[in-house]
Amino acid sequence: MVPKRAAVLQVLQDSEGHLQADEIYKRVKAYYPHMVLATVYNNLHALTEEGYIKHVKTATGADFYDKTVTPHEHALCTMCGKLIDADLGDLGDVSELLRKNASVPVLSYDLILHTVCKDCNKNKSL
Amino acid sequence: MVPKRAAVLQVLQDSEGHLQADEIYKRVKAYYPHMVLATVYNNLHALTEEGYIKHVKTATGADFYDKTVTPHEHALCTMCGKLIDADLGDLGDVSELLRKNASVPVLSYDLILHTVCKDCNKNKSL
DNA sequence: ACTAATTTTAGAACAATTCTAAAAGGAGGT
DNA sequence: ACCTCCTTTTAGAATTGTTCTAAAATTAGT
Repeated sequence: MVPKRAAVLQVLQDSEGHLQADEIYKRVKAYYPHMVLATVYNNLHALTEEGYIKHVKTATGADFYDKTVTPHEHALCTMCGKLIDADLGDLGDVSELLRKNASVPVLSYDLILHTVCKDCNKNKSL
Repeated sequence: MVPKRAAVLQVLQDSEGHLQADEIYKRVKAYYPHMVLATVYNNLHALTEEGYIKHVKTATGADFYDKTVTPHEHALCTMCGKLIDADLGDLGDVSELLRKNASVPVLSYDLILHTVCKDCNKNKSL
């Protein structure tokens, strides 16, 4: 793996888990101060292709990159905009659930919950 | 209701059900040839606020406006890009289902299935 | 008709991502 | 070391759908 690609991956893996391209860009500059945003995008695409990370698109246009590639759901905090992992517990394999019940063939799906994260909930009263 | 707003609503109600802003713009020009795209957006926002129509955002950036405001799910055809209604049958009220099972409080959710619509499926072999 | 609020227009601005073409870098073979 | 090929990086422009702005026009209420 080429060093700048490794740095992009490293930044994401050292993070809380979900970052947007511009945040990755900011952080990766600690290692490569002259790196350009397009390079971050190039590498995010490459890493996604290669299966190292996952690209999570949201309807608000904020795209995140996820260090966890195993299937799981996400929630977007309506207050701070952070993307967090969400577990659907007893619902099990959502993909299978949708495939079995939908009136159309389901190739894949995009699901994003909207929530208020713990931190924002705590600070609500402030 | 002001006439241009009514025309925007009419175009959507006379349609297949889900249109993007630029398509509404094209069609509404039959009634008001000088109307400007910003006016279409203004009215789509107003009509959404007033509850006449529903704004459906997708992760691909293609935003649709839906003439049906009662809750239901959607699927995006990966071949032609059309948005179609999807029924989840036995799953019942998805909103309730998610609220009950999710590890985080669910204010709302965005769900879009990816499918191949009937027309595209038919034409696949061509 | 008068006034205030809303709507429309034209066109600029925006923001995140993608594209382009050229330069740089790296790996393998000789 | 040197070529050659392929990949990566850069800088900056382009794209795209949507939103913003300020001025003009329209509408509604009194």
